[in-house]
Amino acid sequence: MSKKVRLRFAPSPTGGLHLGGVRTVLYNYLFARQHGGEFILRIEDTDQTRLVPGAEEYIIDCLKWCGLEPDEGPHKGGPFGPYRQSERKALGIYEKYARQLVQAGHAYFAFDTPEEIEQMREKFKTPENPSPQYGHALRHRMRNSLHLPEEETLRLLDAGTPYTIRIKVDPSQQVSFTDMIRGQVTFSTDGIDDKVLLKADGMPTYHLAVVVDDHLMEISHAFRGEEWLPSAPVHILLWRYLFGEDKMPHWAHLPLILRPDGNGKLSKRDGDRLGFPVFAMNWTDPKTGEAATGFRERGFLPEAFVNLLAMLGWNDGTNQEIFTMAELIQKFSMDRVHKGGAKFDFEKAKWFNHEWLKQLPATAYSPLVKALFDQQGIPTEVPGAIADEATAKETTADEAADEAAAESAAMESLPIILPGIDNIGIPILGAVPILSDEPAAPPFTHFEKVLELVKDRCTLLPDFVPNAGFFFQRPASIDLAAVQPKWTPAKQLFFVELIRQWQLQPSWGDAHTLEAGFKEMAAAAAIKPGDLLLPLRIMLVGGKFGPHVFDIAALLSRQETIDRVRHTLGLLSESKS
RNA sequence: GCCGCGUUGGUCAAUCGGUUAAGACGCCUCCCUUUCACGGAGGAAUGAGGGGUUCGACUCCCCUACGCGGUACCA
Repeated sequence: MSKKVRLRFAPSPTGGLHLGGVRTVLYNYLFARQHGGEFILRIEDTDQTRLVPGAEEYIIDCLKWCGLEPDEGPHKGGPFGPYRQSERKALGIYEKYARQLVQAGHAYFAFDTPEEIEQMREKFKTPENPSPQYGHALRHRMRNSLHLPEEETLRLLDAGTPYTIRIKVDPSQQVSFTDMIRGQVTFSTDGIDDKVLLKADGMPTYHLAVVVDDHLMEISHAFRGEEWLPSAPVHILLWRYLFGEDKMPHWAHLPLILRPDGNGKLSKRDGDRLGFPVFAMNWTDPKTGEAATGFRERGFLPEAFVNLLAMLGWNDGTNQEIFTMAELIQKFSMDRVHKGGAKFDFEKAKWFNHEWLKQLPATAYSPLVKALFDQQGIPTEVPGAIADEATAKETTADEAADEAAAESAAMESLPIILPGIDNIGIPILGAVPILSDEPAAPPFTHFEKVLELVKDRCTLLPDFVPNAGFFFQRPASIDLAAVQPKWTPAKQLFFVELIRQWQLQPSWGDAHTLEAGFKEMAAAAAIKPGDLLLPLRIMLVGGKFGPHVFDIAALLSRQETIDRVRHTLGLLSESKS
């Protein structure tokens, strides 16, 4: 009788959490939140043979990463626990209802062994009916309490003969319900078999468990994948016999997520074959040792992952494609969910991440990028910054030092970043709304300023390594071939003079100042700035890529910039002779 | 085989009987940029087929085709 909106996600802990699974969670979650309801995690571990250790924790971790945290669940508890069906079975919950059904004549004991059932299928198989069902047409030929003499049933039961309890489905009836996405769906009971409700090991099958638990947990809406549609009539019958059809939750069967090429449900295999993740997070099967990469490890932001999943089968009717979780909660609606499945497009998925990377301030993901850098052994502090900012006086002394020494000294002298010096270059970052009504964003660290500068050209998190790595580590190789052909003594001289100028100026300027000074000098030397810009870029980053060259120099620090120019100048004169 | 669900460009998709059938991704061209991106402007590309209903169908109905899902003591 509860009017409270309550939804559940009910996975079985058998492996990695699939894209489609996360989307099912998402739609459940959005609907629950939008209606001020609750979202429940229930673990359907009724098949003991398929249990995979660690899978439950993994699922919970995935939900957490996605920001789709349940209000109740095995890890959190709640007033409707336990939330694991194996534990509920131990309480005798399912058996009670199964027996109630037998009492009422809606179910019966079946003593057939799996082998006997197999024989039956073999025996009655015809080209027209390749898989005969255990149902109204055939059950009279089987060993069950419907057709065995009562004393024989009692004897078997008494002797402890293994049995299952099956639902008795009467033929020639119409069963229909209203699906929130598809409208009215009708089935005839003729094609429905007598599904097993309680297995020989005492565990319920999904069919019994889902109905009983949805009732006991007062679930108001049940969203699940389309693959469940064919078993809906069994569930409806169970509701009718057990709790009343009018108490049934509102159902919705979500369209499938299809593989990008050809047709069919997206599987982990497709991901491996086509080179993209299918699971939310890394998953290694403890039995086979088989590993699969997840969206998280591939470098997706959870915001982007959720966003792209939301759009795979739903839209708000406008052209908006980028949604925050708050917007999704506000705007999501089941009547705009599609009926048809959607092919997964990894290119579009990457686009979503790119958009999020660009729109979010680097502070939102800099720890993730830093972890990536740490992993690669790339420092995340700027070489030479302290020496440079401290004073300009020692610059000439440094000239004597050879490259290697200068480099390692610079690295070592920088154990920490001084917060004070980080605010200096901020005007470059036009994208940051420094003046707004919102509480002031914390100032960017030097590392974050670098990320802000390069994020436009990063699609996935690991892209920051090649795009920002050179700020902290000298280029492993210098593309000399790009400058050598047009290299002249005049240019050599220019750069020598440039270094001198830089050393002389009282402080290291921002990008604009540096550019102005550079152009002035170029004019004085009568060289087109364009002929000098590329060489400077190569000197600083090693190749023909990266943000504006003076933005790089400004963030690189004076000392490091000079060292890099000098280093390449050396290489150039070496190879000249 | 049977049952159910589905079908608008290569992909995601808008349209809820009347539009030159939006928009996005990807692709191509150009502009911006003394690199690479970002950004901007264009371009190619779509209603599975056949019948109806209607003054008028992408839209409603039927048939066919195709695809998918199910047809387990798996979920």
